[in-house]
Amino acid sequence: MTFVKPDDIIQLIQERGYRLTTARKKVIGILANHSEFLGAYDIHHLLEQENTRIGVASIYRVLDLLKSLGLLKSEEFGVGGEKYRLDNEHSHHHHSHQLICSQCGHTEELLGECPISHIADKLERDSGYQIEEHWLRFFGVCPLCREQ
Amino acid sequence: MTFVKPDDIIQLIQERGYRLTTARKKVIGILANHSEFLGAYDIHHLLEQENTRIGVASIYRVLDLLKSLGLLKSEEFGVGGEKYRLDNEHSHHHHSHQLICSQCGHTEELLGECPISHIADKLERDSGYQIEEHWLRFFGVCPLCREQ
DNA sequence: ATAAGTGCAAATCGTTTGCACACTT
DNA sequence: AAGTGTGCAAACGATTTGCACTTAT
Repeated sequence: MTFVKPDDIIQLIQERGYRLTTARKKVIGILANHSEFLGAYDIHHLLEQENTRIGVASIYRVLDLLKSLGLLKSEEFGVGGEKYRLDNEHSHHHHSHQLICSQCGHTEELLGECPISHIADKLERDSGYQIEEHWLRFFGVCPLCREQ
Repeated sequence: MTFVKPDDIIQLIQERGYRLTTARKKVIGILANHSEFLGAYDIHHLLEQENTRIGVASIYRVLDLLKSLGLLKSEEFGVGGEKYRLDNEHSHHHHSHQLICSQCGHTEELLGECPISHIADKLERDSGYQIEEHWLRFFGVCPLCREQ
């Protein structure tokens, strides 16, 4: 369940000179125990269930801190705002490659060698952007949907 | 510059029994002249520059209509809300390549040779999917945001 | 002790909605 | 004439910010 150990994060926070507060410990605790993506209010509700009351504003601030430490992966899932998950893969350039059926929505992760990294390197030099991540998504009709 | 002819859209709108109003004509006009993705407020500002005042609410309503007619492609680029672009290419392997600043949300279309088409071809053979489209998106920090 | 961090409420941003009025058909 | 579509302002949900207060160092 736990991807990243709360203690490691807490240590990093202290090493960097940030204070170790209840809000930070609690939010990290929740994130460490959930492998799914959670929204700020999800975290807020989960904390309420533990009888801990941390203001949403502070939750956002903890999330920002973790993001700035590179410990958090966030995504937008269409509706309901941004969602967050701990992510210890410090490997700087994240990527996600998918093959998605445009009819039934079935999604496959494409594994194996990343065919984009050299393009990213060139782009980084050419554009002046510091590239952190890329997505490559193919949309098409899967064999099953093609039959019909 | 123009991907989809405004007249075709206008015709479709009338065929479907929707009324042909100034707001609809103007918004379609803007979209037809811009190949980039535009947000509702981008459209609003562009219209102001033409001395046309259409309420944002109406712009959203026109966008919803076009979306329901399948003429609009919309995407979320992390910051600044949803962005829209006309899109009539109902068939052939369509692609979109972008470089997006993860801080300010600035988006650039990457033009030139498609570096993915051969990957798509191979994937089509290997997977049995009939690939119609792909996106390649690079996220990073743009030179301006890096300065700060 | 002192600065960093918090809670709260107000502010903001993108988007939606209710309603009276305007315009296409 | 009838009813669709509009503008406006208020409502909304997610996120941010200002400020006085608390707490970790």
